[in-house]
Amino acid sequence: MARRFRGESHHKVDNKGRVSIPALFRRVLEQGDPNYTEGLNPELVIVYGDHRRNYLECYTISAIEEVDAKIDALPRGSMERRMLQRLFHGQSFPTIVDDTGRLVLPAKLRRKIDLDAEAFFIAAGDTFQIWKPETYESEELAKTEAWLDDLPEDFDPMAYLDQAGQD
Amino acid sequence: MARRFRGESHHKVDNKGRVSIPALFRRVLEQGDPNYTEGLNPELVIVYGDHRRNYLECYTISAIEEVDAKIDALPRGSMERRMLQRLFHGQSFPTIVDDTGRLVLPAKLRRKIDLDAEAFFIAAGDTFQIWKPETYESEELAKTEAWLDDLPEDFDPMAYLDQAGQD
DNA sequence: TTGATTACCATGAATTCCCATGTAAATAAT
DNA sequence: ATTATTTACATGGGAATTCATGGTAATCAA
Repeated sequence: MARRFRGESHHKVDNKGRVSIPALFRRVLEQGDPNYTEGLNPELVIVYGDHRRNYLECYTISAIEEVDAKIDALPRGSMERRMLQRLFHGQSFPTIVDDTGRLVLPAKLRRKIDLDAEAFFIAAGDTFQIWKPETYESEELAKTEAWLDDLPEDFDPMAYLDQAGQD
Repeated sequence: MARRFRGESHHKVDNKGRVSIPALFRRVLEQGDPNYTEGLNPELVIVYGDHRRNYLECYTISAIEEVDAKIDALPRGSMERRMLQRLFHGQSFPTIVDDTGRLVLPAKLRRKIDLDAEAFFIAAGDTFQIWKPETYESEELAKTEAWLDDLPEDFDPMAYLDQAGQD
């Protein structure tokens, strides 16, 4: 497993769509790009998905190559393969970090997640996500709050950690 | 099982957020970092969690890798996985011990637990925690006091030792 | 030819790096 | 043992660097 993204933060988005990538995330992007060398800027792939997805998911080059390899392994002509190709090949946008550590999000992508002056970055596994802050709070946080409310009062979600592979 | 943290102590926090790590904890961090070698400085991950948590929990690299592996084993898209990813990947901060044995806590983390000039470190199994001393005293100690008060006068907490794995 | 995209330059704030010092703990020397 | 010497620790200060952000000029596309 390559180095993981970790952390979360808010960044300004200017009217050209420029937004700083959290510095720690940049380090991971650099390490995850086989073509990266000191002085250059790392590439990455932004997967935006269909209308149901309201955030952008960013992959390092090596992470997206792993995904591509898995897709290639699926039977040609299968529905699964076509669906994944549409998502990862069609509904995605390859780009590069600029000299000042920023990403330029084209208007199309910003509109898709209704992004305006501020973006929320959060690490998730071997990718990171970009959200409109309000969406993140109202949808993502609210969703898990509601879910937690259904659990016994004294239940510790950490218990799930030790459940892995047991059921 | 890797080496465990043991002990508790108080340390000054300067206005840059620098705070010495108890020397004994440093030894454990070193042993828990697969990339550590004599002369280098060990890495670690600070998990700060959501608003409900008022202390910082520090993981060695190998401890956090164990957690990551467990998260990876949970089904993609499950609520459990998302929650744990948010906590351990999003609400966390990867860092490194500096040359003088200190940690630099960014303003964001200090604000989160309302830390000012002094920090309280306490071992907790394979992690250690950083508290604002006042918080620790009023919340954590009070909590366990109250809990002990509910037990019979002559109850020996050691009894719990032999209970493990029986229920 | 005009709206959009890209390349360059600028700046304050935050963060990192490097060096310094007093003190306690460990070790060596007499 | 007792003192001298070294080493490890906790803490502080300033310089140098990185970050996040904004602006303007040059390029591009249709």
